[in-house]
Amino acid sequence: MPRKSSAADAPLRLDNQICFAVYSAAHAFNRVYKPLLDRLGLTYPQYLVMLVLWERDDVPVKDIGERLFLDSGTLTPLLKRLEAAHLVRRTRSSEDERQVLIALTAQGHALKEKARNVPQSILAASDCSVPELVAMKDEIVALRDRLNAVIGE
Amino acid sequence: MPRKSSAADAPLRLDNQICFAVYSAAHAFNRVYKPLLDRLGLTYPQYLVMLVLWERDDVPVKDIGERLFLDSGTLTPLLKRLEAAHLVRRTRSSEDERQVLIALTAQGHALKEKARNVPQSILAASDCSVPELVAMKDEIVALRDRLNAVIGE
DNA sequence: CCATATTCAATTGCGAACAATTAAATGTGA
DNA sequence: TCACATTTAATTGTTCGCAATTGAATATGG
Repeated sequence: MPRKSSAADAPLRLDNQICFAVYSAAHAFNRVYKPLLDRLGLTYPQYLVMLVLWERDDVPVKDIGERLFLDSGTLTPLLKRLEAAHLVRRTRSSEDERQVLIALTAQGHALKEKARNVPQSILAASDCSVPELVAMKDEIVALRDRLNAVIGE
Repeated sequence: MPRKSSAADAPLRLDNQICFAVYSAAHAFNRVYKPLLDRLGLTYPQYLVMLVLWERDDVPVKDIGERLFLDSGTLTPLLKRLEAAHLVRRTRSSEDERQVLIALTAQGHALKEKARNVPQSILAASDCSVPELVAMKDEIVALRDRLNAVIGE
């Protein structure tokens, strides 16, 4: 016979999981970004890398990884695709031959101007006031940082 | 010469992006879940599918997809892996031969008991009160739903 | 100075995620 | 009834994401 819904099951119910809220919201953002980023020829993770580089380029892969919480297994092929698209250049550091420095090309710099309208499109899609979004962002970042603190033990 | 940091760049700064907060929080959750789910032999997306099935099984792939915002391109191979792990059975519906119904095996049902301690481990890692987490979850779900509403135009 | 450890990127292999297409089953309108 | 559209999974191909390993460069201790 069918097991009836019990209060003991509440912690396992999908709709009670904050992780699923976050997981599904991330995918929803991805889907909203898709058509906007298609016009720039970027995927969402590539866009994040470009955001980092637009703030400061000529940085080692490791710095990008620490900023985005990604490792070389993700970044190396991604950066090779950005290089193939002529948006970045990858060169071994002369001071430390282990490092690969990532620099923007002229095209990479220029793409920043085409990207300027993206944030406001996202803001419109989120249908939310800026102060509310900032407050949510700060809460989510604080949660993320507490989770990441647990991982390092 | 180096372009100096300008107020006009604020919308493009990584730390101002709520999407990145959500994106990086999702990855942080994944990393916290990893060791817990390894003990169950599940990945995080597989765990989400099991959560759905523990609520109600014998459901078509499409229902699982609507619940999790995933399509058959993701679910078909994932469900085949759960089938290979003897956690679910996949059978064509006799009423509608287009549908594949997903049912839990005895092992699949039994795994629910082993999963009961997972939510409290996550709660501990989040280092946050339940009411605060519930409030955040509701805000994030509301944001996700507004974003998804835009996608359907 | 040398053996050892550490750092860094690249590589390999697996599991998502999704767009686009395919194929089969079912539904609908003339 | 029959042509046509819709629904549903499966498939293919590309891109992440990460664990684990490799190999080269650099740092460190004795």
